[in-house]
Amino acid sequence: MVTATRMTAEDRRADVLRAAVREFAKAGYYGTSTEDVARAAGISQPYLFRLFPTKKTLFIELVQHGFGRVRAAFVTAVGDLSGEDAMHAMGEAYGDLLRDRDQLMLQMHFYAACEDAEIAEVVRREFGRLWREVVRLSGADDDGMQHFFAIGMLMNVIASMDATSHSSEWVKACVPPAWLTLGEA
Amino acid sequence: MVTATRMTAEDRRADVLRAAVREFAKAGYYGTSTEDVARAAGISQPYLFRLFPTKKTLFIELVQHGFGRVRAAFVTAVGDLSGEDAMHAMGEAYGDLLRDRDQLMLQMHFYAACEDAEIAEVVRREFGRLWREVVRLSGADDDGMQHFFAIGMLMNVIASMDATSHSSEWVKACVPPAWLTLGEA
DNA sequence: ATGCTGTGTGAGTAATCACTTACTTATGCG
DNA sequence: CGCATAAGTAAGTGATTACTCACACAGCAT
Repeated sequence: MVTATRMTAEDRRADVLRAAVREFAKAGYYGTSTEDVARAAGISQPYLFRLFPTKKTLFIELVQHGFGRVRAAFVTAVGDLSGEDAMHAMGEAYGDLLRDRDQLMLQMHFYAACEDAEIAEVVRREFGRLWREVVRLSGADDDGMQHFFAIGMLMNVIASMDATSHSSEWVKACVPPAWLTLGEA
Repeated sequence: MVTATRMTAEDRRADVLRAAVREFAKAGYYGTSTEDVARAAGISQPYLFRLFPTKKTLFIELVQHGFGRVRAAFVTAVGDLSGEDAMHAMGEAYGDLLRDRDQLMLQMHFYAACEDAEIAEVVRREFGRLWREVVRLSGADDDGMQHFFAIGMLMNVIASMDATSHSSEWVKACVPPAWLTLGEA
C-alpha cells in the first residue's frame, strides 16, 4: 500500500491518540484491540507498536491526555473568574465535556481499569492534579470541593447509562437541578 | 474427570454467579473469559454455556444480582429507622459494601459496559429500582437523594483507584474520616 | 435390569489477540 | 546524484477467544 504523504512520528502519535480516544471509549482497555486503534488511525498495526511500545503504555498516555483535556477545559472556562463564579463556570464546562460521549465513556473506562496497578497509579496522580487545579481556580473549601466532584461523578454515571435519553421519574429528580446548580456548594 | 457430587442446575447456577462476581470484578465484561469463570466455579466451560446461553446473559444476570445485593444491604441496615436516621444507616451500609473490593469494581464495570445497549438497559432499570428503594426507605426529597447518590458515586471512584491506601492531601479533604480505613479492610 | 432424564465433559471450531521479524520506500542533506 | 535515516508495512508468531458437538455417566422410576 502506497502512503500519500508521510508525517513526523510526533504528528502521527497525536493522530493515534485522537483515534485511540474514539476506539477505547467504546469498550475500554480490554475490549479494544490494537488493530482497532491502528485502523482508526490509518496506520498499520506494526507501526502502532513502534510509536507505543505496548498497548498499556498507549492507554496510560490516553489517561494523561484525557485528564489534561478536563483541566484545560476548566482553565478556559474560569478565565479570570474566582470563587463561586469560577465553580459555576467549571460546572457548566463539565456538562459540556460530558456531551462528548467518547470523553465520558473514556473516563469511566479509566476508573474501571484501575484493577491494574500501573494504570491505577496514573489515574490517582491525574485525579489529584485535577483536584488541586480546581482548588487553585475556585479556592473552595473541603466541603465545596467534595460536593463539586461528587456531583460530577454522579453525572458521569447518569450519562454513561444514557439515562437522560430514557427519561424516567427518578432521572428528572436527579439531573436537571444538578446540571444547573452544579457549582454551588 | 470424576465429579464428587452432582448438584441441581439451580444450585450450580448460584455457584457460578458467586464465582462470576470474583472473576468479572477483576477485568470487567471484555477482560474476563468464560473459561476464567468456569474454572473459578469448578465446572467445565461447555457446562457454563448450558447454564447461561451466552457470556452476555451471564453478565446481565450479574448486574441484577449485584444491584440486588445493594438493595438488600440497605433494607437490612435501615431496619425500622426512617428519615435522616435511615439515610445515615444506608450511608454506613454502603461504606461496608465498598470494603468488598469485588462488589465495588463490579459496579464500576457495570457502568463501563453501558456502551452495549442491552447491558445499559438493565443497568438503568436496576439503578432506578435502587433509587426508588432509597426514596421509600428514607423519604428524602430530590436534593437529599441527589446528595446521597452523588457522594456514593464519588466514593466508588475513590475506592476504585484505591486512593485511600495511597493517602495524599486531596484524599483526606475529600473522604469522610470514617472512610479512611477503607483500604485496610 | 433397563431405560430415561438431567448433570457434566473432552476435544474441537474459526476468529482474534498482543506483539515480532524482516522488509520496503520516502525524504532531507552532502 | 548518492546515501543515511526515519516512516511505514506484509506476513507472520503462539496463545486465547466465545461457543459447539458428540458423548459419558449418576440417579431414579418402573
